[in-house]
Amino acid sequence: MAKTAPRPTLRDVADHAGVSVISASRVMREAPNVSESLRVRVKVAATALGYTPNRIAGSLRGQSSDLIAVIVPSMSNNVFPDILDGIDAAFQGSSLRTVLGMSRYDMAEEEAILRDLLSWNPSGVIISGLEHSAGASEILSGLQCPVIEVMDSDGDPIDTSVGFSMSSAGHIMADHFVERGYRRIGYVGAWGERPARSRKRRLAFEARLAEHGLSLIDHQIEDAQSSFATGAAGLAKLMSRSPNIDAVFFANDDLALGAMMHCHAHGILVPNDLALAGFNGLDIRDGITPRLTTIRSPRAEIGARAGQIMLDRIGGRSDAEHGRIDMPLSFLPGETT
Amino acid sequence: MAKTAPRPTLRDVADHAGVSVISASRVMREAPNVSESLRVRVKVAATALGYTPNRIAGSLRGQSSDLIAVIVPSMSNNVFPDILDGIDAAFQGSSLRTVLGMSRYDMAEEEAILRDLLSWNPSGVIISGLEHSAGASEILSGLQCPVIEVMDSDGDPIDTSVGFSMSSAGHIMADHFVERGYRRIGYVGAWGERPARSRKRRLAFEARLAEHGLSLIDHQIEDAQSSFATGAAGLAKLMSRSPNIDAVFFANDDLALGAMMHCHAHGILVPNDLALAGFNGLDIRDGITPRLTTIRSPRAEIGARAGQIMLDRIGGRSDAEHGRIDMPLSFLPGETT
DNA sequence: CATAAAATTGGTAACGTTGTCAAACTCTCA
DNA sequence: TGAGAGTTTGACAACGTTACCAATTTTATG
Repeated sequence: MAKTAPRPTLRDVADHAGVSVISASRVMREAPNVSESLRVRVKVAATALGYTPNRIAGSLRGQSSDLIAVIVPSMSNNVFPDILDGIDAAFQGSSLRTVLGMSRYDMAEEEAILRDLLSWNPSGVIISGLEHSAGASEILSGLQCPVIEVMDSDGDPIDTSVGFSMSSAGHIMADHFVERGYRRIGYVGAWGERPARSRKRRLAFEARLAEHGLSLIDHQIEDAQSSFATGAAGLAKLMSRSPNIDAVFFANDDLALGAMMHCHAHGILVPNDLALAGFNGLDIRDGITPRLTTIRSPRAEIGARAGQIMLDRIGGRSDAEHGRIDMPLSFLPGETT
Repeated sequence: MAKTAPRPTLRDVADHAGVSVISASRVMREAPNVSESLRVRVKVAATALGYTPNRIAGSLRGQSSDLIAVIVPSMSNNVFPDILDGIDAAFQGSSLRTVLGMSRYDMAEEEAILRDLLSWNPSGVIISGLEHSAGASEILSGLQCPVIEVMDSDGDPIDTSVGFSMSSAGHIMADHFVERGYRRIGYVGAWGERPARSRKRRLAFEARLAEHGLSLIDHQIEDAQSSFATGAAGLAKLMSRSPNIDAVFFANDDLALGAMMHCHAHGILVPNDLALAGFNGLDIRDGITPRLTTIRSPRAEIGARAGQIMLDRIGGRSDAEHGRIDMPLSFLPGETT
């Protein structure tokens, strides 16, 4: 029956403490020039009433919202949860909050979500990748708040980017394949190479092979989402078209591991008959024999760094970083190449 | 030089279209009783000015924010990204937005984050688990908005819960172990059994073994986070204490797979020398031989269902679900038991 | 054609907070 | 003891939107 009491406001706290609203406000946000006695009185009143500030109201007046729009393609990717974890670790203890948007690997969707999230007046935007729709790019360029593009670092950021080099990844693996003596090299990707990151990696891989006087014999880009099954299917198609292939680079570890299963099931010896390499350096790799050759992408580090830069920028720190920040990759040699 | 123009407001749109602010507001939020001509005029003006609504202001006046606070322990868990994906899928096309909080498996932290997120006046709360600190429980109970507790379903929800039964999981595996003839059974957990879910599973497992006239010979709860390494370490300790053990149930697939590696490395034959079973039913399982016996938890389904219920409740649908919703588990027999 | 009913538009006042400025009070030091 | 500086407190207005109600126009009805 009892109509639940509406949430107490600063007005209630002020009345309860016998001070003005603005003084209560000053106490709550630890503003300077408040006497100890007033501070205590307000704190007591706030606790007594169970006051919680209304950040919506504060944001409206104060213009800055402490909300950070984070836009990633999906959570089922193995990559973006790590990024989010890193961001959250950096935001730990600050007042910054993540508002999440997922683009489903679709640029139009990304733009729509960006517009929607901007209506929350975020204090910053963290978005994945350097490639966006024309509309999204224009919006991002016009933004007053920090815009940090994560994951990718071979291109020019709108404001600041934290990522790793897809070209470098392609080069590392091409060099490794050549060094190990493979000559008939293939590639398997997924998701129609959306986002563009994986394509960049493949093109860099091809280019480096070309520098070594080799060419990519064949490549198979599946439409389906990355998974073990997709990797297996991709490899099967590749091998039926180009049976003499001796090494395959995959867009990610999931595909490569799926392909490894396929080989195992079909009596193809890895690496003797066929060498396989992945990308990302997921923990799973540790559980599977032979251990996959791959390249570790610094996912949590990217998130943490992006989060820290966001904090610095919003805190107005003059030494906050800008521009392109390249995080190192580590080559993880395994027993599959 | 050019001071960037401030974001256009409804006032600007209204002036540009030659109508009142409130009319512009009505057009923007598709309210009824607006003539076609006025609608068009306002839309044109809005597009011309590049107007984006300010939801902060709208939320302040309108009281409801369309922000949904989602609190999970971590993203590196393999489980929660799937839940978030499910939630996002449900919110797709609606105006609901996820504001994220991570509790780091700490109830005090969870309570702090809950308080913080509430200051954003969320229209709903999705939080993981049925166990919370006394303070958090009190806050959640007092909330006017829908509160959906996800993952767990053996306990009473504050408002509504969507999850699966830990007891049921424990029972399924106990029955399976007994049926397969194992008698000297152990258990390995991690993270000090935070959150309490895994403990519930273990206790139900023990209880069911007792019904079969068996007892859990030994269990080893590691302090470290779940990982392959933790699983291997846990199993090693368990076996050094109780070398005659013949089957082990693990708190999750990661631990079980790590243990499997350990067996492989130490010449322990699975399942002949030792049977292993996990929990969760991660995709990884498909890539590893012998295939792990486990139980699939309906993670994305839980997220999607919770998101849908949230939508229904906020939309005021009278048939929106309430109370405890139990999602089915599927037993996935493998070759490790 | 008059009148009631419905549809359309606008004015005003909030929502809860904080920036700006001014007033009051306290303290220091000549 | 009084001027000047510093500290503490408060009043007011504003952030951009929408709820509520009133005014106006259009449409339907007898």
